[in-house]
Formats: sequence, C-alpha cells, structure tokens
Amino acid sequence: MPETPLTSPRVRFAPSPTGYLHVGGARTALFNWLFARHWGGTLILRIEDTDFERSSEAMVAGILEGMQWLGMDWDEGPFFQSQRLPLYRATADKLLAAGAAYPCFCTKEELEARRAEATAAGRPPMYDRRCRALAPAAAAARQAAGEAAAIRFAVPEGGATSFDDAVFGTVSFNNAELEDFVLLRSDGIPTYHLSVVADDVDMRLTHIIRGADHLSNTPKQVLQYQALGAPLPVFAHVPLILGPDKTRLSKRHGATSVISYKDLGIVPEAFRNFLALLGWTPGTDAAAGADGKTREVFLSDELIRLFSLAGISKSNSVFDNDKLAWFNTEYIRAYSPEQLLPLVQAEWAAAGFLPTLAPDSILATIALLQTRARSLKDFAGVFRAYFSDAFEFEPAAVAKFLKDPATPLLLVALGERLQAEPAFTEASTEATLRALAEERGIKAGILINGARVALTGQGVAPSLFAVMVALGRERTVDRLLAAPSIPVAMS
RNA sequence: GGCGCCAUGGUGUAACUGGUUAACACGUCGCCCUCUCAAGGCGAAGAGUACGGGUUCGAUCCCCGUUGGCGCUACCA
Repeated sequence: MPETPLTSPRVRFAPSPTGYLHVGGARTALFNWLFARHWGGTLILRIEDTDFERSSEAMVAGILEGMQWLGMDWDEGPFFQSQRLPLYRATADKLLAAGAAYPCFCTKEELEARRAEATAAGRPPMYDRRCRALAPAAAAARQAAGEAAAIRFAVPEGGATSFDDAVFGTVSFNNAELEDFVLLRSDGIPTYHLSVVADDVDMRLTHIIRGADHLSNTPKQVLQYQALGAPLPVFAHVPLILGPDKTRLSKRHGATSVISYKDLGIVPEAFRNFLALLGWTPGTDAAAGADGKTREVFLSDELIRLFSLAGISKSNSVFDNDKLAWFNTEYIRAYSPEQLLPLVQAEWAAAGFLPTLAPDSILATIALLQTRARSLKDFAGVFRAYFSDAFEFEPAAVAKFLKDPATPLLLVALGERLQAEPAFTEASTEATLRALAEERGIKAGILINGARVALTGQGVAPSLFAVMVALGRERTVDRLLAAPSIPVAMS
C-alpha cells in the first residue's frame, strides 16, 4: 500500500549515556535511521546526559562505537543536553510566562515524606500542588530572597490529553492522572520531560520514534507542546524487546550490549537485519519472493527501501538467539569473499593470529569455508589450519581417526605419492588416495578421515580434496609427512 | 494500588475494509545426498488465534468482561 510521501522528515536517536548501547536502544536507533534514510530525511544524534550522577563519557564513546559498528550514521550532532542548558531555562521561562508552569519550593525530603504518607494512607502518591496556589508575588519574593525553587508544569485540572500514535493509534489520558511534574530542578538542571520537549521543538523534529516505555510520558510532553504553541510531531512508539523469559531484556539475559555481539563474531549487517525484523515487518507484498515465500534476509539497502512505520507491530517481542545465529550464517554465506575479508582480518587481528597463506589463496579459502562458518570467530578459531601452520590438533579428532599406529604411516605414503604426482587437483588427489587405499586393501575412509585430521587438526572439514587444493601441494604434503609426530592422547 | 498498552505454534511475523484446510521464517524431528560436519533437497510434528461472553449468515479480525504480560506512576531517562 503506497504511503503518503514525506518530505525531509527530521528524526532523532536520543540515548542516555548511563550504560552501553543496548539491544533495545540499538533497534530504536535503527528504526530512526531506516526511516530517515528511506525518506531522505535527517537523523540527529542527541545525548541526553542531564543526569550527571549516572552519565559518563565512557558510555558516550560506547554508544558511538555501537552505532558505528552497526553502520548507522547520523546527519547532525552529537548534541549534548548538558551543553544546552540555556535553552531549557528559556523554555521553562516561556512556560512560566504562559502561566503553564510555576515555582515549587517543596524540598525533596518534604515530598518524599508526603509521598510515603499518602501511600500509607492508600492515596495516590501524587504531588499535592500546594505551591501552585502560591500568589505570584509571594513566590517571586521567596525566589528573590534566594530560596531554591523547582519549576513544575501546571497540568490542567480536568479534561484529557490525547494524541495519535503512528503505531498504537489514538491514546488518551485523563489529566487527573497526571501530576504537576518537575520541569526544572531546583539546581536549574532540566528533567527529561522538559529537555526532551525543548530539544524536539528546537530541532524541529517531525517524527518521534522511540521505545514504548515512553508512551505514558507522552501526554506530559503533548501538554507542553500545546502550552508552547508548538506543532505536534508524529509519535511512533516501538514495543519493547524482551528476553526469552518474556521479561524486559536486561543483563540477566546475557549479552545485551550491542558491542558484545561484535565480540561474538556477528556480522553487523546480519545483526541489523535481525533487529529490524524484531517488531517490524515489511509486509507480504514487498517481501514475497518468486516462490511466494516471505523473504527475511534483506541485503544492503533493501531494509531502507522497505522500511515503513506502518509495519511496526504493537506487541513486545522476544529476542531469539537462534534466529540471530541463522541470520549470521546467511550473511556470511551471502557475502563475497572480498566482502568477508576485512571482517575476517579483524578477527585475526583481535586473536593475534597471523595468516601465512598467500593473499589470493586466502580469498579462495574463505570461499571454501564460508558456507560452514557459524561465526566470524570461526576464521580465527577452528579454521586456523587453513590459513597458517600454527594450529592445534583437536584431541578428540586425533583419538578417533589416528589412534591406529598404521594410519600415520599410510598418510606418509599418501604424502609421498601426492608429491610425485604431476597434477594436484581435486580429481587427481582423490584418484591418488583411492588407488593407494585399494593397493593396501583398506577402506578409503581410513585415509580420508585420517588425512582430514592431519591437514586441518579437525575431525570436521569441507570435502578433503577441496581442502588439499586450498592448502596447496606443499602444505598438504608437509602435513601428511608429519602425521607420525601428531601426539595421540592416551586414554 | 492507579493509569496506559498489548495478547496468533517454542520464537519472529502474515492473514486487503469479518468469509483461508490460519500462511511464511527460525528452531525441532525424519529422510535423501555424502569422505566428516555443515550446507542443500524433500517431508513431518507443532497454534484453531489467552479465556469467557456477545454482535453477525459467518469472527484471528468488531464490542464487553476476565486473566496474563509489559510500561508509566521520581527534583532518572
């Protein structure tokens, strides 16, 4: 279904640097990014660091690293709210002047005590609005005398506040449920409620795409837009991501930092694809393949082309590691060896591994292995023997296929023959091996399995003869001749 | 507790404005292929749409209630 085209929408990702870039935040960023890129709009990165207690520069760096890893760029920013304090002060003054806000002299301690009292008495623990009743002159005098005051928003006494959410439809709240929330703390630092509106207005944002945890905060913001006389943006609240136990995804569920998926050997685009499909669907029309089946792997710019707010679902979704693993294998296979190479090299660097294979052989070897890799980590782990002579033998594989002392000697014989052969192709090596097996009256499998271990250190590998060709004659022969010295664990 | 939101197989989703044997993907299981393991091919199990009432000739879809989950309820964001 064609949508109304949008002209230059402006959206933002506004993380709070009180932690790393987590999965939920990354998906919010992704939706904003996809939306901006789809419509040729502008993505603004804004760091909401007005909670000085919990914010840190290290976390800012972590968030930027996560964005970069996922390949999400932004057009403006990063802006830091901590550096925009005058704007919030000015916005509060506007609200004050409009009679939509008032100074409050209640201290934190008093408020806590009253809240406790109200809760104990079974009353809702909302602010009792006592400072709202203060005469403006009296309030001004107290402030002039140096008494610290917070600024609170004066929520209308009756009526309801509603807005149309692009995901949830019309959402309405009775104003009686909203308390006179604090805009500016008594130390002059804005709360989230004020800074978010001040910035969203100032940055001329047209769409607010954010987590559904903000749905209940939205009326407080709508009220401010109205008091400010500012046009309302389109809100689009995105349902949350849950862990396998269906509670909100958190550290208890293991990896929740986006960067930890890099460390797991996940291809960034695969992660992006996986994340995009968590709570969003391109719709059957757009995604249907020729066979009528719904495709889910959307390479390169396809996600951008397909993305639409209309496809965002309303219910929370569960993070499924199995599906992520599947996307990862799909991407590792879909990439060309050339595309994979830098990712593989990064793994080698991280592992301190130096390949000694010739560069053109490296690409061919990646091509040989990419259909069986589960993770980029494999290239610096179980696949080491393909790229360097510095590898280990897996004890279980040795014990299974080389325990018979006769086998290594057969492998030496095989090595000698291969050395003498004029050709060294998959067909020729196979013919040589099978001929040898027949002469010695043994099953070819003995040689094949034994050679696999001698050549790769593993009991599992691609077709043996393809492995031989990938390694080249020299390494193949060397490793076969060295078979008798492979340590067999005694057990 | 109050308010808000949500509810389709184990998981992610589909099912045009009510009419389908409730579809696809991941996962699971089986078979084939085979020098191992993946991949690949083929096939299977798995939900009658949280539950209960309506409305309707007919509800996954509309209405009400219940239950459950999640969110908000701070001078956090």
